[in-house]
Amino acid sequence: MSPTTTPAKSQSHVVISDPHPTTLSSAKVLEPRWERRKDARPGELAAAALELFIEKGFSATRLDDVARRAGVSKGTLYLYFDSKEELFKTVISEGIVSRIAEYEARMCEYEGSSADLLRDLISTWWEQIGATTLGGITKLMLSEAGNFPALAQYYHENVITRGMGLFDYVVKRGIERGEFRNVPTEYLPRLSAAPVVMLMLWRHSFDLCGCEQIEPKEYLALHTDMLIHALKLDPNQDKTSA
Amino acid sequence: MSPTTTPAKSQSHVVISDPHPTTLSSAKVLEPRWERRKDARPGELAAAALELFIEKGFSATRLDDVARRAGVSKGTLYLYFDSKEELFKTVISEGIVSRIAEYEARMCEYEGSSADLLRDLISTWWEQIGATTLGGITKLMLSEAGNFPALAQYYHENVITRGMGLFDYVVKRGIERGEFRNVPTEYLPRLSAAPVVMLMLWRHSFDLCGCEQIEPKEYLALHTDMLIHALKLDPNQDKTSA
DNA sequence: AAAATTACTGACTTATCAGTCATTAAGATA
DNA sequence: TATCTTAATGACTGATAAGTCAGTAATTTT
Repeated sequence: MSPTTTPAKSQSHVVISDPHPTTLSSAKVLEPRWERRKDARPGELAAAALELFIEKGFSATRLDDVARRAGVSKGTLYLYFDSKEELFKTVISEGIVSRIAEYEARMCEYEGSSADLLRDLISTWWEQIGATTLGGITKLMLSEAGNFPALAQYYHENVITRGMGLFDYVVKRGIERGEFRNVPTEYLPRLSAAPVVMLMLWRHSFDLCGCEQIEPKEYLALHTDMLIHALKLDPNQDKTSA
Repeated sequence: MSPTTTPAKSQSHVVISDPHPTTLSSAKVLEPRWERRKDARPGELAAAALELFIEKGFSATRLDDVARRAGVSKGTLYLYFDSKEELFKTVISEGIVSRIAEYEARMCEYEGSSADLLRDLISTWWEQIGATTLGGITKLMLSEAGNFPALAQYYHENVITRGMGLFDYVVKRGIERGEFRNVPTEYLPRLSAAPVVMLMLWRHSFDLCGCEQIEPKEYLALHTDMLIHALKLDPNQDKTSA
């Protein structure tokens, strides 16, 4: 190993960066062993941590691995985060909230039918969150809720409740405008969201280990159709359902 | 605790069997420090482990805690299980499979309407699995699927696939008998099960940390109604849906 | 009652990993 | 080019927890 340098002594910090292994130009560049990228590190570390937390869970994730995946040493990680737990909190708190806020705004301006809005909500959710890394946060938070109750409450208030709120808005809008039949709305948002959430969870669990894959487009299309069908006005009556 | 015995005990096996503490009857009973219960231990250990795995996850659960909850020492745990991983596998593999087999048998004999069968399936599932400790296994397996791919596959084949099979049977039965409209059945079992599974997950995560509770009966009743409504025959047509 | 058996104990060993810090070198400044 | 600042390193420490085993005592057998 290391043909040109490093006699024996595998000592501290003596490793050579093997600039140009074969050519003669070796003395020329000597590209640095590492770069100073103060601004980029936190984001890269958080992204690496998110991936590993989702994959292995909080406890089973080693900070050495997080650091390596982000291309730095563990010491560097501790320059930017005080502890493993703080890193976890950072990772959870980012990302999803802003997407929800965006959609809340978009929804207020919407003019078309409530059925179409529902379709749009579900497909947008999938594209913006479910299909991305953010989708894994749900699984992560679900697994760790018991170990981080305060964080779980934060997540519940800022992500789950507001996410349900989107569905709530659509359903109520549909009923008010006479497009949907008047079902009890208490648990309707949860029911509408459940299949979407399950799909996200699936993708970050059984999907990975060679089990059958789900085709998101088809699955969600069927869900949406079923939902709209279930909300259709009864043609021959106007009494509310049981 | 143990009013008559155990004075201080902190030493290495030197504990004295309590000469004459206060009463005169002391010599009489001298209840043993522990009992030999070879047959009961594995079950008790597995039950304790299940609870803690569900609560904290696999990695975050300490075997000392498992042993203590089962009322034995860690050494005893290792008399009955070779490793933490084996304990985990045992805990996962037991329980649910037999419930599913039971229901498969019951379902074959069923005579009534498919809508009623669907209602029965969902409420039975909830009572037999969801509302019991078994419900937590789902969350556990979901969290740990990435760390135990082989076990995840086993679970997928023996629990998930067969559980979905129950829904599949009902839906196909309904369509064949002309009770339900002819929707594409590929993902219908998943969609029917998703809200039930989500409810189980919820109970073992956010439900615990002071977040809003779900009322299972109402939630499941609405789900069932929505589902049956979505599967109702279209009154004025017999074309299949998109 | 004494001897034999074995379920059970808990201190110990060992490995792992979160968190620290003295040292190093990249890049800015003079 | 030399000097200075500080981002980055990685060997080290201490704590925690999986797994072991010599010893102890509950129960059975004689």
